[in-house]
Amino acid sequence: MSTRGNNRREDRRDRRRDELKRAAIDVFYEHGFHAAKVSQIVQSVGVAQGTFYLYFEGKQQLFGEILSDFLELVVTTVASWEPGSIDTRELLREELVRVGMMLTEVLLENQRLTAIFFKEAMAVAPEFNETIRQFYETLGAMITDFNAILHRRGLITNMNFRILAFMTVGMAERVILEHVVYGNLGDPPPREVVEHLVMHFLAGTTEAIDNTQT
Amino acid sequence: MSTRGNNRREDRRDRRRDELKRAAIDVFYEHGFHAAKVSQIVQSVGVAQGTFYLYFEGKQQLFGEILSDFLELVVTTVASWEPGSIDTRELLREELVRVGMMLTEVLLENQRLTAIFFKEAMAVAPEFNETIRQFYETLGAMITDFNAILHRRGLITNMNFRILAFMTVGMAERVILEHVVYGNLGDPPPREVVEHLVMHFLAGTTEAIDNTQT
Amino acid sequence: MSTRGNNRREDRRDRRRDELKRAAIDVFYEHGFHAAKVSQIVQSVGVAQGTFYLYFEGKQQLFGEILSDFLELVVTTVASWEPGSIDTRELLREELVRVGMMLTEVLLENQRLTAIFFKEAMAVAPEFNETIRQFYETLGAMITDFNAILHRRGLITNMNFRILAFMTVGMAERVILEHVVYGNLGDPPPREVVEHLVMHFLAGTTEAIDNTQT
Amino acid sequence: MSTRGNNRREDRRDRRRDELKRAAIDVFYEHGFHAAKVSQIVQSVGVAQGTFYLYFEGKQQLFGEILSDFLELVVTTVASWEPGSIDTRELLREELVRVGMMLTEVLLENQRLTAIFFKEAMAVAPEFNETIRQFYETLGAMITDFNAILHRRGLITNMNFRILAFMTVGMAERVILEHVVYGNLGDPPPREVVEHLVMHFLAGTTEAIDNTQT
DNA sequence: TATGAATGAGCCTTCATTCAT
DNA sequence: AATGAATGAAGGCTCATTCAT
Repeated sequence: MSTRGNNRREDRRDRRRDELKRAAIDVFYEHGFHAAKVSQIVQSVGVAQGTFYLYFEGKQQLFGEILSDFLELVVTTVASWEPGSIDTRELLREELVRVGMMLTEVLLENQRLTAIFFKEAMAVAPEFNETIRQFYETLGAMITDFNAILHRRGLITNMNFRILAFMTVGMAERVILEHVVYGNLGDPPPREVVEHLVMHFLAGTTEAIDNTQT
Repeated sequence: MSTRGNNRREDRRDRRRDELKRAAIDVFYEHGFHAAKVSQIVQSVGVAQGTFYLYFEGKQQLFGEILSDFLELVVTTVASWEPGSIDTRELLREELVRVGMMLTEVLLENQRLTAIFFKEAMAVAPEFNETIRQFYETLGAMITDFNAILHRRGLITNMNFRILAFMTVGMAERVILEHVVYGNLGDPPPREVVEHLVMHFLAGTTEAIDNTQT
Repeated sequence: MSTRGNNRREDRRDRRRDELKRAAIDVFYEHGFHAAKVSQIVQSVGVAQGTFYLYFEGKQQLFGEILSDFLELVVTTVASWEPGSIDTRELLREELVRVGMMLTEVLLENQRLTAIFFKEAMAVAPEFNETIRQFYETLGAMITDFNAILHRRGLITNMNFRILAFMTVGMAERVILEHVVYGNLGDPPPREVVEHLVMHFLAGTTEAIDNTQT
Repeated sequence: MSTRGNNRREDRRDRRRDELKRAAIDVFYEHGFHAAKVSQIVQSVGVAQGTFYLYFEGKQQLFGEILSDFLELVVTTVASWEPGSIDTRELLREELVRVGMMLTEVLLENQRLTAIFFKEAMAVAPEFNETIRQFYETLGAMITDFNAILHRRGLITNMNFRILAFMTVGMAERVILEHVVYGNLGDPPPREVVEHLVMHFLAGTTEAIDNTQT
């Protein structure tokens, strides 16, 4: 059946594409986007220079794709969070840890991708800056909304939820960078790291802090 | 007097150097390091291409200098903090706000520099990655120590101080990025932003949190 | 019958060849030889890239064939002229108009081919220059001979018949280019254009001109 | 005086530019635009590859400049014609010969330029096609107007002056091509060639032809 | 016959850096 | 100290052609 043949061909095509993309991630990771050469990528896969351009429009377009892959990874994971039925701080804590662990695991599995995102993405080309800004904006807005919901349910205290959102984002990303990308936090199991983050988030949002403010 | 003559000459030299460096910051800020051209820098100062090399070894070396300037700015400011006499949480809070405000002001005054640091620095060349890693390591270690001291004084609860340190760093830098670089936090006065950060830090480190954990 | 089968196969083969050649003419016409891509040609026929090379040795060889087709077209048409029985200027005029009309019609029917010849042919490859030079040389020599014959019959006056031949060629080809290729001569019917050409040729070759010269 | 220094520098700059342009003409002439390599051009001048780009934006822009040079050469020469005081056919003849000789001389002096124009110009890039079409349109319109004027003065008979104009252009350019570019007209002195052209033009435009038309 | 993925040579162009003046 | 013309290495990308299936 020709369909089968086509499927086979498609499969082969996809496999080659992935191979090249993975090689590119390695090269970008090792040398950075600007120092990365297409010749290095194809060489490490063992195909000719021209083959690269059968699968990607060019070096920059490929980077864009890699970036998108990463962002989708993160968004998909984070969006799996559902504040729906959460109505106690204990449930909230559990849920935050669950999502935090998922994210940590996903990023650990894609360590190079994560590193490229944090180190290179803003410095490749203006158009990607825009993409990334939008990503952070979306993330920030999403978390801001979550915070507002949690507040309405009496789970967190009142504060500037947008600032809170970006504090949370920053907290998480620096810890991710040090832990996932550089392995620079000693060797606590990931769960301990995530629990610290969640604890800190929760503690920083209890009513108790109102006393401190006065 | 020859000394005076030399001084004059030195002054002129320094002034030109600064002029070029400032122009470079603008160009790096606008186009990013890799897209920035030496020709743009010299053009905006109005000197010839060759003149650039009388003052700097090259584009990358200049970037290194700019990076150092920024790091020194931050280190100097942060290092002005002295946990010495702090013995109550209220004093701690005040002191943290003071330092936070200083840092915020310094970075606001050097907004372009700050932007370049966060967006470009990791993607220029491997050697700068090293510099920056060391900077973060130093910063992390310093804050870890501070945290330990504060704990010993009964001002904060027991936890993994290193994770706490990087959480704090991340919290601060993301908020700085959004606030100082992108003006993306609405327009709360800087003080409000800083106070939120400090509040959150303090709340996240009180004994009270132990209850939540149980 | 195997003969029949072979014929069928031959037919199919020829049909496909022609299809490709026609597509090539369109692409050469639209983009010019150098900007024309083999991929565009095969795509417009709906066959695979490799198929192209089953029918032609390559892009340049195909161009050569197209060029030959055009030259043959012209030569065949022009060669249909027979000064044989012409013995009055009126007959000469009629015959010239007849041939001119035939040529005009043939070129109008092959407008793209004509355009490609005039615009591209000399700039494809040195070997084609040679072909074209020979074509013009043949054409020039032929017309020179015709002129000599006409002169011997007292139909045209004495002059440098070779210069006259190329004047005639040039007159015709520029008018063809403007009329056939660019439609740039307003919309006189082709016959008017041809009659102008013939008139001019004849007038420029009567004895009468001797008076003017004096 | 700095002015002098600048002049010197300008001179040197212009000289180098011309050197490169002349080399380019040779290379374009010899290999055609598409086969011509920038490396060949710079090599023949003895400068580095990059130097080329100090003087020209690129290979194609340079071609555009060469083309403009040629067109200007022709236009300037042709435009030197002034039908102003011409009121007899003899004067007309003399004036046409004069302009024809000027053009011939100019083109002979720029033989390679002329060859490039006729062989390559239409096949380099679409934008140049436009330029050239406009050139011919201008030329055609100019000559059409001249013809109308000459007719009003009773110097030439009535006919389609636009067709006549393009016939004249074609006559001239083919003869130029054969004579100037290929030296293919035997070795009559240029004057003889020009006089043939003029004679033919004049004869083809006398009242006498009206008889032929009837 | 047909396919289309793979090839790989080759060229234009950029731009940091140098150096003679 | 300043100039700016010259350098030349380096790499992304194209596309006609091949060949295993």
